Amino acid sequence: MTAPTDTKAPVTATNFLRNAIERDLEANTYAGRHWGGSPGDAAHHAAGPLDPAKIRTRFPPEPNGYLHIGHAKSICLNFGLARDYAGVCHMRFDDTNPEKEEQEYVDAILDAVRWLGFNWEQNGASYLFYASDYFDFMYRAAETLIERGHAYIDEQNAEAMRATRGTLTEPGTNSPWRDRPAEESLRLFREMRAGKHAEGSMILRAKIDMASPNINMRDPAIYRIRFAEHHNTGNTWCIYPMYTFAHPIEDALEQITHSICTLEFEDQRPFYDWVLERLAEAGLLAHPLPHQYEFARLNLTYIVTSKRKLKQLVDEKHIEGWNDPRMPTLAGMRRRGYTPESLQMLAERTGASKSNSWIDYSVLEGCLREDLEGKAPRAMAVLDPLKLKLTNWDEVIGAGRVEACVAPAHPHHPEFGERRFNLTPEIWIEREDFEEIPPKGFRRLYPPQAGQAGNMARLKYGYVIECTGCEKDAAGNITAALARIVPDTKSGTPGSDSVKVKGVITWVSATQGIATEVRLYDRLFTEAQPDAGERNFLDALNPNSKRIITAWVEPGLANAQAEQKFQFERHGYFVADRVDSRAGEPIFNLAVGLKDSWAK
RNA sequence: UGGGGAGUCGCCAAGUUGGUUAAGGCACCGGAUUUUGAUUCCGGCAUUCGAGGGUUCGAGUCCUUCCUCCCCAGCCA
Repeated sequence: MTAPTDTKAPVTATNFLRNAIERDLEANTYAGRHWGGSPGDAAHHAAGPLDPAKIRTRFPPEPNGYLHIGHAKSICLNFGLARDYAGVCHMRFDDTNPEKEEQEYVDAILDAVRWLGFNWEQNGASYLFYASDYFDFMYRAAETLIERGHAYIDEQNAEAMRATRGTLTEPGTNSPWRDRPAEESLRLFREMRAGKHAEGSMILRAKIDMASPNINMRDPAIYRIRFAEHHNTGNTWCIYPMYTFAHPIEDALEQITHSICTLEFEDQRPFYDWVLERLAEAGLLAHPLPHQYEFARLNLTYIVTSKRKLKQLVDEKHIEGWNDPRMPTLAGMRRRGYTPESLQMLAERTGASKSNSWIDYSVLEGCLREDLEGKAPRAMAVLDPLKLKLTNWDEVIGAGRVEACVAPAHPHHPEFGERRFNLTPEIWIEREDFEEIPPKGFRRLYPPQAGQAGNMARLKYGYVIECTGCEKDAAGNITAALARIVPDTKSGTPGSDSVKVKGVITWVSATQGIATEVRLYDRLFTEAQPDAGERNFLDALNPNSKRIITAWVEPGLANAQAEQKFQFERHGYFVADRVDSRAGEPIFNLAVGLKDSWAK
């Protein structure tokens, strides 16, 4: 057996989730589970065959907004774990609050997950579920809890409940309705369902312990009255389960083994287990029960991810929509040029642990560079043009002629093919590639200095040239750089390397290049943690986060397809905007610049 | 001041039941290659694990005291 020669395979770091799964696998904790072919109660699954999935995880967003980079980490974790351990990851909408949820969001979420590279279909089966499809079971579970003395209808209003909940340091006090007979609670609960009671007039509560040091165990609300239309169930229901009650049930019905959520739910776990244990006792759910694990959410600097703030940016038009290339939403990042692979790489690199951390935005940018380096074709573009006149063109090339140039589409991948374009007597170069008085170490163009000849540099894929001077307007502004072609130095011809130069200059023909709109994006905020402390995050908005320029690009780029990515040599990675590009007229977005280790 | 978590290199993050010189990645710093000051390649990068005590032949791993940070008092998720 020979080892595979490909040593680039990423080594996935071990973490507490993988350890837990591996322990469970070894102990056969979930080996005897049955799977009824669809979500269901104990009887439903018992009737099915042994579950072929070794583990089951789930990604359970509420369809009340767009997914962002933080969700990407959760998606990668859940789907990744299922993939690595021969399991299945369910795509589930946690849609238990009709007032906030919309179909538009479920569509966008599905689209984003698919784009990220994951799918919820396996061997012909679909694992796309909706919590709202379990409302019947949840209702039945609630009645069971009432019948068994584990829940009661409380007629206190919200304020009274808050007042009697106690504080972090003081115990709460029992509701006057706490000890009403189960039959009475059951009757009221059924009336609630029948629409006989007003919103807020009563609520179903778990009966646990009003003095619990864990506030979540002080008789949490589990079912409330809401006369609201639900995007999935319409007007079938006027009572809806609370997250704390619904979530463990969703997991159990779907036979989830490892229910992974973020740290803030740690205090919720005792109740999660409480619900499951009670329903299992009643025979509604089968052992082994799902288990909840909490990991630290991804915090990235220079962005905000709170739904409220993202929405505010959109509503107040600080950016141009949920898919603005500066937004940390998956829709925005996609448009910016981020690839699914780069996001997966970030998730991999940052790992999963229980300690809160902040990842610098540059780590994400590094992931994109690394992904695009090997797969983005190269192209030449001049972002800040200065004309360069080749003064000895007629003698060296010939009056009226152009010089054909060939360049590889990728320096390390000949199979990517080649690009062709012409060198002409006048070309565009970057304004910063010419300096009248060169800074120390400057390798590009500068005119003769105190008795020394002008500097030589190579026009990439063309000739070595020698800078001779520049032209200025009346105000003294440089309007063009001047240079002479050094004969016999054409790239790819024998002896072309006889003249050694340190600088290489990218260029675009002034007569054959095409002018195109390029959007130069920078971080949206100027503060690493825009929403830290008391400050208003809008005050940290970067006024220069978007700059629109007209750049000159090599002719072949006219055919760039929407979403196609290129490395503009010496500049960075750019993507043809997937929204605004037109056939033959691409508009490019700066995704991320190249690393620049030349200290300016 | 109740409860639940977390503190290992600049940023992440491994460190099974205590056992030789504390993984790995990113960043950074050298040096080599390079028609991208990119990439690639080689080399370097924690006598120390929040702090102090203690147990032990031996502790990041056990005990103890203390410090710092995060989360919880929605009929949101």
